[in-house]
Amino acid sequence: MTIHNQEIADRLERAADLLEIGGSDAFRVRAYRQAAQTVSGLAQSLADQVENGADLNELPDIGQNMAEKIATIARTGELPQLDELEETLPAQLSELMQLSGLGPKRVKALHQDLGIDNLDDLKQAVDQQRVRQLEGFGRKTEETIAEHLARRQGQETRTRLMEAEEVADTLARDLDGIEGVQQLTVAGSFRRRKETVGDLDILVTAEEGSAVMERFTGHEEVREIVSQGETRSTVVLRSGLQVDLRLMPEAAYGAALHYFTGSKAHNIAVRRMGVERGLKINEYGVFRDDERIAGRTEEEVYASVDLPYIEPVLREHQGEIEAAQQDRLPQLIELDAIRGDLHCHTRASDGHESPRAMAEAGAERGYAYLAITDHTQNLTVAGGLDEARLREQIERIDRLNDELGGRITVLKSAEVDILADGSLDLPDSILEQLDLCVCSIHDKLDRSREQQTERVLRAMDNPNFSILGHPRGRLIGKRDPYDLDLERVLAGAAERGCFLEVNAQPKRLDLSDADCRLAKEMGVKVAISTDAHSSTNLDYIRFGVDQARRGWLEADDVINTRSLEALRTLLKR
DNA sequence: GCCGTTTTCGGCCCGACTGTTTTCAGTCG
Repeated sequence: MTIHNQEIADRLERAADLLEIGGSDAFRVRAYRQAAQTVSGLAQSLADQVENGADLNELPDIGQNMAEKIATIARTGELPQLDELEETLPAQLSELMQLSGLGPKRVKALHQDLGIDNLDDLKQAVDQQRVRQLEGFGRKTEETIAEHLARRQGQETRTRLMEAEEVADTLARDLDGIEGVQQLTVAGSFRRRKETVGDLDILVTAEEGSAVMERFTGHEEVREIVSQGETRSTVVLRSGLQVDLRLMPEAAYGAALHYFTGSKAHNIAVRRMGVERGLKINEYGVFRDDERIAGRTEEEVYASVDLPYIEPVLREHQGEIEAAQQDRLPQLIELDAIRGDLHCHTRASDGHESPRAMAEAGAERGYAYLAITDHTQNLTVAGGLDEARLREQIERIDRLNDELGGRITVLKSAEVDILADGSLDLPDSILEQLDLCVCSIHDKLDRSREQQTERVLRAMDNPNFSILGHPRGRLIGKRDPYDLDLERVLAGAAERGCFLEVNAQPKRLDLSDADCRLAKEMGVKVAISTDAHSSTNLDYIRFGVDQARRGWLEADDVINTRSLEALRTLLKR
């Protein structure tokens, strides 16, 4: 059985929790957490790497000891140190740590003094008002625990970026209108454009802050005020999304922006560099002794530790600091580099508009080309095209191109189903008349890793195969990716001259950021496409570009930054 | 547990807010 990276990360995280509850050295605990984060951010299978004798010690902040622990988990699924910990402390104490307001000290007290081993025990103790009797706890703390216990019932805590963006835009507009507000930025993982965000961090500079704070905590969307201070308040919106507002002096804007954009691991690394240079870096600036020497802009903060500016999308402590030091940060792809969209649907299958409407919308966005990729016959629920209907579609697009007079070129294409045996669901005789084929898996998602990988590789053997659509098949927060050996798929794509898609649908974002990085490392270019089902969906492209940027991709790594001629050349296999 | 232009030992990011306290510990980001 192959151990997945996430399973390795989970074990390290659990070990960190139990070590912390047991009162272990805080820096050792941090090392485990940092390792867990690094591991979960990798697209390559660590189990495979370990098998191939890779040196995990080369990963950032993973030393010899941690590398051995990871290798042990990867090989055996077990971590002896974790087993030992679980002999002295119940494993489920780790779950208590997830509860907001409960940290290691309180969990330890709950366990030692009240014999609480798990969430059920805790619920019972809260109901019997036994928690408030503990030293250091009180009525209020017990009530907070009760609330969080009630709320966590089946609730997914992370919000997809697009939904977060709607909320952020509304709040930002309302707060930005207040007199005296100078600058307002939504920072945090939102600014780093993570595919999901846990909360929103809004950073404001203003001459007079109290009006902003009042407007914020009194906003009609607010369900609950978690905390409220002069410079920082936290609320929960009716949607369940938590929002923090921080008020900062103008002169500290850059330092605050850096601080609140995170990631935490990135910040710690930067501050550590500050310490090495005798500097103290916090949200108010960069200080030597008590003198502020920088902080108005983020550039100043980075410059104080001899680094160039690092884009927010890269600040995940996944090697960006080392890259910056060595002057090899990527020139990240920009939205305006996109010359066309290579995946969209029309009324011919499950889209909502005509090919013409989609083409016009593409032209309005300045695109040189747009591929119409309606579903094919295997996907009956979407009204997939059979051979005859695809032939009609081809003729329709030929006529449409004549009518458009070169304002935009509509590419003849289809989103072709990859059948379980790896064959495509329309004959080559029709597929070879298309400009390109986006090929996707839509059924039999539960096949084994070996079967699914073979299925894709066999499909790529077909010379008409151009781009693997939504390669992982995941739906964020709803459906796990199907089991696929992405490294083998990428190697296969590299050999055969195929491409992988970065599907820009906010619910998909598939490839992921880590997958993009792996694709680049393995020399496979991607297409960033929206999978639009209506003309407005074409705007989703920005989510795809953000994901690609998080994956360190440059314009050259993305085929639809090419001119039509250059694209046609790339598509020839 | 990690790491090295001060170091192979001895450091390790830093401040705000809350609740339970009578000056601070715990938690969070």
